[in-house]
Amino acid sequence: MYRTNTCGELRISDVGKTVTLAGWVQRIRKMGGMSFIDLRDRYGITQLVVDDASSDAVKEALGKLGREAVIQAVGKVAERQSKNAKIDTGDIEIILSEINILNLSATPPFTIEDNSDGGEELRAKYRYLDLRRGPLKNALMLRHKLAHEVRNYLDAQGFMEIETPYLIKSTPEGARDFVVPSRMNPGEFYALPQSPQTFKQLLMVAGYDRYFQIVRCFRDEDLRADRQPEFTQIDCEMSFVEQEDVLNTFEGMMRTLFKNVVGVEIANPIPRISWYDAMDRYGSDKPDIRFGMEIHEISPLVQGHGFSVFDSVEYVGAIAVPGAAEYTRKQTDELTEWVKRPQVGAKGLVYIKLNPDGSIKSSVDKFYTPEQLQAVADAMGAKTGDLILVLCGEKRKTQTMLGVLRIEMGNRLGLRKPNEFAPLWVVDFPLLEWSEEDGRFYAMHHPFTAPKPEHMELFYSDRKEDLEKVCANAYDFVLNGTELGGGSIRIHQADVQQRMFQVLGISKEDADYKFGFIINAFKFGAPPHGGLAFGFDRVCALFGGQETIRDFIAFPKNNMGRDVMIDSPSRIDQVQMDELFLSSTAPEPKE
RNA sequence: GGUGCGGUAGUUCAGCUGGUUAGAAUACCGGCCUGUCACGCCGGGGGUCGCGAGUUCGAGUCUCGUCCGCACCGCCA
Repeated sequence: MYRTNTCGELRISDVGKTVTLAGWVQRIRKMGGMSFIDLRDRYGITQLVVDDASSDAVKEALGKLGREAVIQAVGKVAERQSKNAKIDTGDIEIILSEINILNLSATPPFTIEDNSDGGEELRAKYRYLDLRRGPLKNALMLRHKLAHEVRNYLDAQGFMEIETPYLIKSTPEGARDFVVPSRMNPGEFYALPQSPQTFKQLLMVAGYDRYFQIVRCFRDEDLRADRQPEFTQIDCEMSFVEQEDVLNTFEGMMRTLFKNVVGVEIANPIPRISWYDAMDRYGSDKPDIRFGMEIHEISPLVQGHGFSVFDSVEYVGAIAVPGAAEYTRKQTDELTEWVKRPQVGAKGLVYIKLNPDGSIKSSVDKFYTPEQLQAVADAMGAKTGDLILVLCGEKRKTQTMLGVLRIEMGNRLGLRKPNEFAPLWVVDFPLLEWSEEDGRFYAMHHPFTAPKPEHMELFYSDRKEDLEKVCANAYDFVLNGTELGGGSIRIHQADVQQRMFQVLGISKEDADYKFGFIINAFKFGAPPHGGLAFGFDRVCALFGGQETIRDFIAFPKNNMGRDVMIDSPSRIDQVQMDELFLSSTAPEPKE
């Protein structure tokens, strides 16, 4: 037996016991006649003591030790003379009678401490060392705990976890597929799933009316702090349900996670907002509702007064920033520059200051009387001391910019409190999205999403305007401005599905080629069904209070989709290429 | 595909308008130290200034190119 205890469990009540610990040397403090070793494993740190009374063998072993050496330590638990309140085992120490060096370590390239001196790149290269550090250990423990709670909850609700294949068929609708060549089928390729969407629907046809899976998904798109090429979803599907049933089930899941993992009670019920309201009021389909500062359309109040900038546009909208009337000219100029950056894309910014003394000062005083500006303020519910910020242009674009500005002002004013959790269901999404570029409709969610039953007539209309109005039985779970999950009630009738492909401009042949198996399956008694999927990595990051999901994945990829530790992707040799009938026109690898 | 920031000791960084032998902290090695817990003190070794070209009497510093990292835009049904 290598150890009797872990490095995190011994307490004052264990004093007098002879124990054996095993772990990594965190640090050695040599004081001359006596030395201390901090021994670390994933459970904690325990202090070991070597002094003059120690055996020669122990003293000799001590001399050979360096940081991160793996040792087995035998000794007696003793109460410490001076305790350390910073660690759980700080009341005790082990008086060593034996040290067995199990393995020495090279000097690590960065310090294995909570606040490491290593940069990101270096830590990525030595991920297995980085994972020894407290913050990453805690992140992975949180992930495990969340996964465990998800399984418990869904199991209790009668869900079965069923695995679906990773080698599937490319369906070039949506994100790019990762593709895998098939040796036994020359010239043909598998695709890795972007989600198990079609398989879970087939499981519904098969009668497994409550399915879930914590499953890896793959998308070959450019990456971000919250986007990895392979990521994990909590993927769920239910039969004989309506939207209400799905929302209730997963509202319950999120409530349970918050309660059991971080001890937080979230809103009950979770508020709902239609996609249209979300866009109009927050300029985003994933609003952060921890603070107000809602967007108001003020076009009718400001158009027709001779200010050509406002008169020439479709939409004028504004937000009232609480208590910001005291912003100086320099600050409003800086804000103007901020909204003009390409990331926001506004042409300019109009402001109206509701000064504490009751006066009104704006950047458009030439065109409007104080009474007219006051009317704008009143219509928005803005108060004395507020700063009204106005943008104008095309409706949805301007709303989106106001949404970005709203979030920025929320950040600047500290209104986005990290310890506050404001969940929200966004519902009633448009079913279709018109692409001006391609001159066709795309499914806003995916092509299996069902139109709302009351919109079925519109769905069969040939007029573009009608089709744009069709709402989907789709829903997103949003928390603090982050989309954590989404789903829909699916189409289960073959004729409706065919109509969907028709609207999307997918020919019958094309549909058969890409989705023939599911169209066919739906002929054999497909039950009404629907589901959703949560981005598990994002859920973890959010519970862990981080923006980036990378630390919640044991072995993540970098910005370029590379694993710098194993140095992948990499070239394969000619034999492998030939075997797979691949030829390459790729340039030589970069030095 | 694009924008911004960064690349100097094992590591994290400083290094001004171009100018002697490129510094600090930490880590590492050696010595001293019996209650430390970021121990302390003394000493030591350690540099292709990402790479390539250019400007210059002279480049870590300026210019161009290139590679790498991070963040963002496009993209992500």
